[in-house]
Amino acid sequence: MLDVKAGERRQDALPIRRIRPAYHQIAEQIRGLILSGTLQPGEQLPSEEQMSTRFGVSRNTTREALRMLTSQGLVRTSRGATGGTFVALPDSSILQAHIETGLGLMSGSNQLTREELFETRVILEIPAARLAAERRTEIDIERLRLAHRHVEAGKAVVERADGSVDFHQAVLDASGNRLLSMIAPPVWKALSHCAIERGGVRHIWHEIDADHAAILHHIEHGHADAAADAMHVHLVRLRDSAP
Amino acid sequence: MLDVKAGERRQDALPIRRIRPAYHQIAEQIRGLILSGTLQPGEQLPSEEQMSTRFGVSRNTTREALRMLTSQGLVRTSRGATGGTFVALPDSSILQAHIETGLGLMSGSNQLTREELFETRVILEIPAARLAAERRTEIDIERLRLAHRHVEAGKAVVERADGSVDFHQAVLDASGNRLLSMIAPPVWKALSHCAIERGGVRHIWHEIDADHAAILHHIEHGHADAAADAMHVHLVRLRDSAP
DNA sequence: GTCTTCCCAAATGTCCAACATTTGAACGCT
DNA sequence: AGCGTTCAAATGTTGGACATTTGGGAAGAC
Repeated sequence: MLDVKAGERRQDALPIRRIRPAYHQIAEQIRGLILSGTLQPGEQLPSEEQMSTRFGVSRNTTREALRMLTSQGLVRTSRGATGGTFVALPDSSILQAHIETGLGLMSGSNQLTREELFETRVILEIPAARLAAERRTEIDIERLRLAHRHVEAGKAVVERADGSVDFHQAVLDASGNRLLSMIAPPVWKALSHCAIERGGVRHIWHEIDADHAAILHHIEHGHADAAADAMHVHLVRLRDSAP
Repeated sequence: MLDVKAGERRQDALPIRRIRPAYHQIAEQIRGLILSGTLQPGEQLPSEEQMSTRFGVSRNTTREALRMLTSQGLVRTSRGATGGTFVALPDSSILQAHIETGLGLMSGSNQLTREELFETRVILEIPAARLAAERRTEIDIERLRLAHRHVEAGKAVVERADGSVDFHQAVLDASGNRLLSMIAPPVWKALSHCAIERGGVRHIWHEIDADHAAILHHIEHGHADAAADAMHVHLVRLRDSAP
């Protein structure tokens, strides 16, 4: 035991870093400049030619670094006379896409169970309903009504599913917490990938509509606790209807 | 106005997709294969030479596609005789890093306020404390005790801050929900970037220790509601102590 | 003067052919 | 069996060249 510890100590003591490819180091440098705010959103980076000269590498290497940054949503490139590489404006959809990918991967490899995903959904959406009841604006109410009617009117399974997503998204947005609005949808997506057999939901359409109506009603009238309870009932129903 | 709308309609109607670079298309294809499970984690992809031949592009273009995938954490490359490109094993730390980057960017550009971040922290950690009280194992308790003692013994600000993170992470892990354990830390990181002035915490060290002790006590004894309440009190104190 | 058209320059996208480097495995030697 | 050497396969890197996309500006028509 002690020998192992000594061995680890020695490795830790040696100040050698794993050699990283040039493109990786360059990407890290630029990434740091963007995250620290040295490079502001919208700002144009030097041309690939100029950057290559500055970093002392070939243009291909620079490009590989830029590809890493583009796929991280940190920069954006465009061609043509006014083209170039620009620091990207922060965009929630990119973050959502990354979360969605990650959750899909982890649930696919059983590092995340359906139960954990659903539990997190409950944890996020019940407070969201409560906050929505406290903060909703007239516009939020209108959007909730629209989404609710759209779900009710839906004939096909996919119509109702899409509408239901709209309704729940409207609740999140009405909560006034944009972070909640961003985190929850990827969890839904991961859950929808989990549940393969989706036929069993049809027979509770009526209950779902009634749940939505109750949630909408309580949010509209500012009944925070009641809205949270109604969302709780609704989510439990959804969970138990799709085993 | 109407002309503009007509113009938009026409653009939407034309079924033309924006031309995307070859490296982008290739990355998307491989990405799809990985997410769909056609390519299993750990599986080796063909060599860059072979892939380039199959896709009908040059090796540079293939490499740019692979750089996008590596930076997304989907593949991993290594050099040498047994080297090559492999489908990466899903890793929560990569997802956490992406979330952390995204939150940092959005809070830096005021698309996410400190209030929203802290509110989300409360929403995540209160149920986590409740679940921890219901599900904690002996190992969880031991870890919580250790972290609590470590915070108490800390002399420097950074010591106590690190220890406190350990304690809260231990609570999350004790909740048994790995998704919660993954989501919360990036929120902390973003918050710590938000709060510049951090000197005002020192004078409530005693209260913080007492809060931790209460949380630990309730989790240990399986008092779910009490644990949730104690966490609530603690988080409110933290929020109000760093304005 | 204004509009249209055409050309051009700057930037990214793509290709090619080579060389450098890394690294495990196979081989041969002791 | 143990150990060093050689080797081959794969990624990393280079330099140059050409293709393609674009907006802007010059030249011309009305």
